[in-house]
Amino acid sequence: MLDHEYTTKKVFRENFFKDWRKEMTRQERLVITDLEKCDFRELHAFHKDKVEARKALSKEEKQDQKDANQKIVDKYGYCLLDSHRERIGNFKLEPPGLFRGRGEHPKQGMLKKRIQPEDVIINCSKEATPPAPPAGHHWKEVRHDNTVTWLASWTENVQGSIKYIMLNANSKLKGEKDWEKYEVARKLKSCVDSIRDGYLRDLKSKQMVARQRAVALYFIDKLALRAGNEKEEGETADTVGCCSLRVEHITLHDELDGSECVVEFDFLGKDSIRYYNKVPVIKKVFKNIKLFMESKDPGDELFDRLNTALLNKHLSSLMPDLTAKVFRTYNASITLQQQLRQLTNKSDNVAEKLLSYNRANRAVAILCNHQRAPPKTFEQSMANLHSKIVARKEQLALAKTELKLAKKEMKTKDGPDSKLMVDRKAAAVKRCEDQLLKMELQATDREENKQIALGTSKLNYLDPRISVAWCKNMDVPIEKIYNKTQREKFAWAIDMTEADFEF
DNA sequence: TTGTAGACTTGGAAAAATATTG
DNA sequence: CAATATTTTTCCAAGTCTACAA
Repeated sequence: MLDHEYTTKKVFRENFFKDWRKEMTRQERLVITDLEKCDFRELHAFHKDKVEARKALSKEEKQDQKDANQKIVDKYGYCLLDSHRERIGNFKLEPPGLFRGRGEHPKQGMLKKRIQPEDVIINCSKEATPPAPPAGHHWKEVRHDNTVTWLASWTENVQGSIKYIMLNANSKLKGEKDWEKYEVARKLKSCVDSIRDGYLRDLKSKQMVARQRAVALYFIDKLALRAGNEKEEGETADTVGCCSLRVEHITLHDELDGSECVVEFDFLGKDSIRYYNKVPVIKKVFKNIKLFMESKDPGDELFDRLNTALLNKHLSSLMPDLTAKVFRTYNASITLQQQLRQLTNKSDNVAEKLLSYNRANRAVAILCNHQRAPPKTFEQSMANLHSKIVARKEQLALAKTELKLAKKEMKTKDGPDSKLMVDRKAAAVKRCEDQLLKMELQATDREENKQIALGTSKLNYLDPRISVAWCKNMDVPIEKIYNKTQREKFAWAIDMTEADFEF
């Protein structure tokens, strides 16, 4: 923790010291008055040594550790739901530590306290025997609420929010909800045209609310922006979504880079990830935004008459279960389907098809603004890959000359042995070519993926049935696109999807 | 009608596990 | 086999949205 950048931040240090002092004895409080004078290096080294010691364990000792951990998972990692044994997602409660938060969080550095049994609510069926609290302790409460899915909960002290113990993504319960989510998004597909007509019409409405709602919807639909709930000031980092956009977050250009009516977005979204985009919009939208911005300060809300509740209420009147985030799911999934159709050829080999799949996935990640910090080892790993490619090219050249030589020999000698030799050399050339192609595709993929995070869209936005159907159509094994965990999570889709599935 | 607690999904970083390489 | 690179898992914060109370 000491070597992390956030320990140098003023807010972090102040919050930490304030909370630390609360934990001190009177004596300690008298002595420890200035964080600048505190030297934590010994403590830091102690923890580092511990990590090192664990790394240095022998093979057997590591196996013992692993077995012991597995026993804990076997014992505590499962629950019984409707008499089915289901894996729990997070069966360990969160240990104490210093709250970090993301971006410029006003509470960073605060002490996250240890959870006591007295803080924990257990939720189980009436018939079940609740787990016994640790000796000498009691639970905060044992309740039997079958309208919620959580098994245990506690209130976290930094934000005052409730934390839950819930089921793993591969559980029947989560799988069904996932399926429902995508079915709602598919329903949107069938009425999205009329909804689009509707908000385009509303751009000219007499009512300001309707106009603002229309422009917000235009953004949400076209740019896959999040809804943007209002947040309590000073409690969290200053981030926004669509409805909470402020005047300072957009710049209008009547003309930019050869396009007319360009809106330039620059704001911090969820997790303080920057959203930067220059988008040509239709004239009516552009004029409306100009109107909304009139006589406002940079810090004022762009959509001053609108909030997410209002927006979602309107959406639910257009289609049952329709909310702002359904547009993200719908646009993500439909984009994947379109891109896969556009980019993949049945005649490509598997490596080429996988590059196309990743590119389609990437198009979605870009739409949803899923970014990552470039891996620290990116340049190095790229260089390694390129040198491997060079080496393989040399090997290929060598294999080719050997093949030529063998062919020549076959002409002069013409025996079964020399024929065999030619076949063998030809196979070597083929193998080499395949490997080279695969590496080159891998290099392209990695380069394009430098700052893009594919995981979130793959896990949360892309209807897995699109991918399963694609695999079937393209003769790509499902293991090539989903690892074991992902296959478990998407088991419902893998089981039920035929090659002709259409989102 | 509005505000808020509560429940659940979404999100990237970091740690841990595993695969690859020298 | 150890060191290193890559993939998978864990972690927990931060969103969305609903239900319910005032």
